[in-house]
Amino acid sequence: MQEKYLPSEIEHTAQARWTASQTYRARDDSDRPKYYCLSMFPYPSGRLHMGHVRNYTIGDVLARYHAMRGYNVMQPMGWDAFGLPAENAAIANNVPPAAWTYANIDHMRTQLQALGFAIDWSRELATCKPDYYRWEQWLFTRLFEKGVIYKKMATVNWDPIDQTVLANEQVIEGRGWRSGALVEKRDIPMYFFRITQYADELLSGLDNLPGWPERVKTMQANWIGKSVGVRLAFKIPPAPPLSKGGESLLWVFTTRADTLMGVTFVAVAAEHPLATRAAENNPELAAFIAECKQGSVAEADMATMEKKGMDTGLKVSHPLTGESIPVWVGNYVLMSYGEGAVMAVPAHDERDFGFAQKYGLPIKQVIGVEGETFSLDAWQEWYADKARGHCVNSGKYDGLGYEAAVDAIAADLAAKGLGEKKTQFRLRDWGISRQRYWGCPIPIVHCEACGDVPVPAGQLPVVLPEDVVPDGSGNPLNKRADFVNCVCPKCGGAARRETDTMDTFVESSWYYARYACPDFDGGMLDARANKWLPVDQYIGGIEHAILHLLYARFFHKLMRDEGLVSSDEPFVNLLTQGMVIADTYYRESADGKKTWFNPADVETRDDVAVLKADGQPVVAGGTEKMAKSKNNGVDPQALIDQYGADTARLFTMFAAPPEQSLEWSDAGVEGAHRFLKRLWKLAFEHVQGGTVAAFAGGELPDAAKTLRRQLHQTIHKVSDDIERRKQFNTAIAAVMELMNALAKLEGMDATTRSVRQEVLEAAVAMLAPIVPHIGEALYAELKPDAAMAWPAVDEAALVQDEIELMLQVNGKLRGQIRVASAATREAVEAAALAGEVAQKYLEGKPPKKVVVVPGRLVNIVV
RNA sequence: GCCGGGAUGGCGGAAUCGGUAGACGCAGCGGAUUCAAAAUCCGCCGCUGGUAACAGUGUGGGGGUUCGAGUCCCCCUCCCGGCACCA
Repeated sequence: MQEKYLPSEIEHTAQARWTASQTYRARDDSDRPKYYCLSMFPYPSGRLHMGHVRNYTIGDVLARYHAMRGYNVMQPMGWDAFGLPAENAAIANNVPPAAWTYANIDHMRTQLQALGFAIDWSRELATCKPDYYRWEQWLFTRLFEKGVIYKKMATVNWDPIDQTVLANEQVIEGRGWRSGALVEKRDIPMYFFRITQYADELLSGLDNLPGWPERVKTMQANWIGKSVGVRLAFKIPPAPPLSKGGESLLWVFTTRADTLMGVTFVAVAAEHPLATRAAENNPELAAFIAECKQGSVAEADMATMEKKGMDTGLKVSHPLTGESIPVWVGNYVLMSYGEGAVMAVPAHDERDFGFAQKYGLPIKQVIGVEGETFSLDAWQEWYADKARGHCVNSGKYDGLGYEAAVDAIAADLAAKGLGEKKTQFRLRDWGISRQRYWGCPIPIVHCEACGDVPVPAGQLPVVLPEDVVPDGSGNPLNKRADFVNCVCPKCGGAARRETDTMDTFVESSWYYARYACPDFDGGMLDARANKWLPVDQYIGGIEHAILHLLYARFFHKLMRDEGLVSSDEPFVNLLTQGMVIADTYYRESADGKKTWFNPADVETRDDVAVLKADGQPVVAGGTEKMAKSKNNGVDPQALIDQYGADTARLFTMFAAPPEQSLEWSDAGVEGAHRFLKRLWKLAFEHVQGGTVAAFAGGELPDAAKTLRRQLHQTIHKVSDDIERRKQFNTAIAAVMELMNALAKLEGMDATTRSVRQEVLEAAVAMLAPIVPHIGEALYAELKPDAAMAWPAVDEAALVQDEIELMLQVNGKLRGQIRVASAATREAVEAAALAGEVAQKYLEGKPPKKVVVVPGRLVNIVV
């Protein structure tokens, strides 16, 4: 055995052996129980970052642990290969996104392999390959024909200078990131998945996911946002027909129909037909509407901007009282939400209250709470209190509580044909059209005669040309005659191919299923999908808690309803790893553009952060998720090069529990490496004396017996930490403690050496899922030619004759007592009261109360 | 703004079911080894007072429940994630 721990040598040897013997190939035909362990696939951005290392190490620990436990494990890997960054790189470097993406995949695959993950590489897939997206297009056409996909207008960010649609990320403080132009809202036709049709099932299905974190389920439930309210209409007085269908009704939705008698105005979106009509003869209003159309469509921007409005001069009549109500245009009302109009009750809605105060609109109290006095001066929380409030100033509804009032008002509205109760979801249909090149083409042909025609299955895939270099001004596919010009599949006439591509969330919504049968060319999925699905353990960043995970759950149900899978949910257990975060640093140029610097290139001199290259100060931008956009990613490659993959893996697992965010710091890596060297040395010294059979029973000296007890406690703890708690930092700490204790065990007699053998074998096996290379190398030295199995707990080794209990007086720690581990509650109490400490505090008086917590403590209340 | 999460020594973190706060590691300090250094090994290490035994105090801030609160409840502050076209 080598005396020195040489990571690169043992890592290369181990990896070569795994590749040669296809150790991690998942067997489709095995009769062992399956364990499908999946980590969210990476976007091939160029290089691995620490978040990847963390994510894939967590998955690998669980995969390897279950393999040691006898499961038939599948751990696949692939590439979420379409996306915006490839286009940005293309613009910057004049390379086609395809070439850039494939080069990144090759590099990152090499990096993943150097980390020694137990991945079945035979199942690798990339979403930008036609043999993958072909089936996505096929499903699209199926769903289009079923009406699950439909087309409607939707609002996007429009850059008037670059003449292109912008992603929310590309809008910086209301301006286009490249042009600096004020962004405008523009309505364009898009395809939508009718996800709202599945809203109820997506909500109720959360109850069948005990293996998901509560916080994720709560976030999804709130996102879906089921609420029961009332849809009601205000009458638009006779005039040219205005609203949809010429009904002359202005519809709104409210969850607070009980406040209907307090409506003092109605607010509509800038794009609403009523607003458009009112602006025809009102240049001031037209200017305001134009102003409302500026700015991004992001909800966070909408919610935080200053609420502005303008009177249209139009009036509608209240559905119950007939009272004349003014119509305003509000910049906070979105056309694409609900009806594009809201009723305003300033007295009982905080946003309406502020708006009414600002514009001097009437505020009419219609809800009261016992003992509270309404005042127009300032908003108070109770104004909106559904639980305590009851109707006032509301005529026949006075005195009714929330539910009774809503019921009564809904019934009266229904009688007039002006409203009904309605279940509403916050969730909106999923718009998937992207006016971008590097994505999966939407398989639709536009024919003058036949309309939108889905591409027939036999003509799929619609292949995306890979030799395109975008220039930042619109979708380059529009300029490709060979792509655009086509023949209508229905009538054979000349037609135009859709050039929009799909949201990349579509690819990542079903890849987990395709891993079961990546080579199947007869359809989207084959029977192997039901062998492997659902995924037993899914691991990924908490930032995906809502969108990706909700879309994947939705897709699973779509595939189920197509007969492709038989389960209802895709992921049985979910682990959401926390962010890897790091400091950010930037400099701002005169035109307000920020340049971000990597923390590795920044140092602190006299408490000032400066760039190493020029010694000039940089601005600290706070600690944020490692991201390309902030250039604060730490490159794990340097870590691997210097210390080896095992150290990188050990450190990321040891530094923080998986679900918490991990603040990066270079310190600490050294400690992880030191531990591996120490482990190697302990094994080396033992092996030098000749290997022996592990302890198999018999009498032991006290020190060895204590160590054996600690060993079996550790096996119990580590198994529980990995399998149930999924908290690896404490598992590692427990093995470190065990190794510290082992180093202190003296004696070279055969019995002691057999205990040492037992401890080393078990410790190496327990660490192997985390540090597989050194694990394999050491196990081969300790127990040549033996297969490594997960160690079993010897219950007999855990038995203790005497235990120590904490002694408290009035809840404060005052000492300890030793009692037989079998001692009864009475015996423990007696022993505690007899002790010196108790006598001192009791001063001869009897105790008020004695609390005995078995195995833990005794508390004497005096 | 809304939804979700977090805050514990100089630092990362531990305390799993309300029961010894600070495991394990980093940094630091002292010692051994060495010609010297690196590496390694041993020891100390929340704060205040005390030579010490020990006492007091301490888990972002304020209040509460309890024999006992880092953990439960109420209020607040700050930080992080998401907000539908970043992935």
